[in-house]
Amino acid sequence: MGTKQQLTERISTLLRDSKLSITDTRVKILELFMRSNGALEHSDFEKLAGKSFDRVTVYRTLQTFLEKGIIHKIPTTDTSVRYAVCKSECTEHHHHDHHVHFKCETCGHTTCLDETDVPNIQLPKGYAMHNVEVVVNGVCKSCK
Amino acid sequence: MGTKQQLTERISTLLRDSKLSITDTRVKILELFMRSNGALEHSDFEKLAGKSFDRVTVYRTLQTFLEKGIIHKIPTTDTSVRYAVCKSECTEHHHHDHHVHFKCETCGHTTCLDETDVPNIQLPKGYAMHNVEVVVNGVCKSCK
DNA sequence: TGTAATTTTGCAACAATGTTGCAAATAAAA
DNA sequence: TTTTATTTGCAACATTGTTGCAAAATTACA
Ligand SMILES: [Mn+2]
Ligand SMILES: [Mn+2]
Ligand SMILES: [Zn+2]
Ligand SMILES: [Zn+2]
Repeated sequence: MGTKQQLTERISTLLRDSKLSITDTRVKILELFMRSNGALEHSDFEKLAGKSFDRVTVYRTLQTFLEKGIIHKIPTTDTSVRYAVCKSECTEHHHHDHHVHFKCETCGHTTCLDETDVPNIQLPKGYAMHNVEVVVNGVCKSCK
Repeated sequence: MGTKQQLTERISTLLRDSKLSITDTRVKILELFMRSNGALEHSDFEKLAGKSFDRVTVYRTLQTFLEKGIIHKIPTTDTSVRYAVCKSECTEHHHHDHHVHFKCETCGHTTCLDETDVPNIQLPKGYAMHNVEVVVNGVCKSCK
């Protein structure tokens, strides 16, 4: 698990490696991501962190993390946009998250199934594939 | 293809079968869906149909169609919610669309690949699967 | 370590999207 | 046609996301 000290250190390194300034907001948001063990959406930050930072700053921070390959988006069928930290070596220009996402219909939580690879898809002729998103809906471990 | 007359007849039957009143708004929205051959999002209706009906009515109509199994949602990584008509025998309580969706990165259009089944996914122990959503991003036939 | 250059933040103002209650209009049933 | 039930449009509001700009914080450098 690691101490709070170690987490902070890990986050600073991550930000430095991404050539980003180390700021309170960025550190706090990454802390929330890393503790959460799953996907977060914008409104979660206000709930989890109270009013400790501005809405606009959260939007801009998430945008920055996306561009730097620190987090990735997860498709949803509602209005909310969900994000999770990238585990593999994602970079500014290429994401390498090829895992399945799981959305629990009971608790609402979305999880990255890092060990579950997305399957091969055979497209009809004429379509060029860039990447595949898989979201499984069901009931998670803790909810059944 | 079929004449305009035939389309209208088909739509009336569909609404009657779903036990829904036949109203101008519902007919118009279904026409747009059936002509579009792909997914539509809320803002498309204002573009395609002008101001012929109220925003609120469109929201409520889409909600009704969803509940009746006439249309289904397609997951996205942006804020917009996309819908497409169900081709198979979807009902009020169970959707049977088990096909792959394709989002073209060039033209932005989302297509139902009705012939392309979603593959089997092997989940980790402890997860119960209800349904699987697959969205492929790439370049479509007409764009390359 | 202190100062200048650069980047990030917070606020205000706005735009877009989605929801609810309610009376008027429309469609279905009798 | 008349009655009853459903749907629509409007107003008002809530939530989500965007932009410009000055103040604050961070980084670079002497
Ligand atoms: Mn993930
Ligand atoms: Mn579809
Ligand atoms: Zn759960
Ligand atoms: Zn295309």
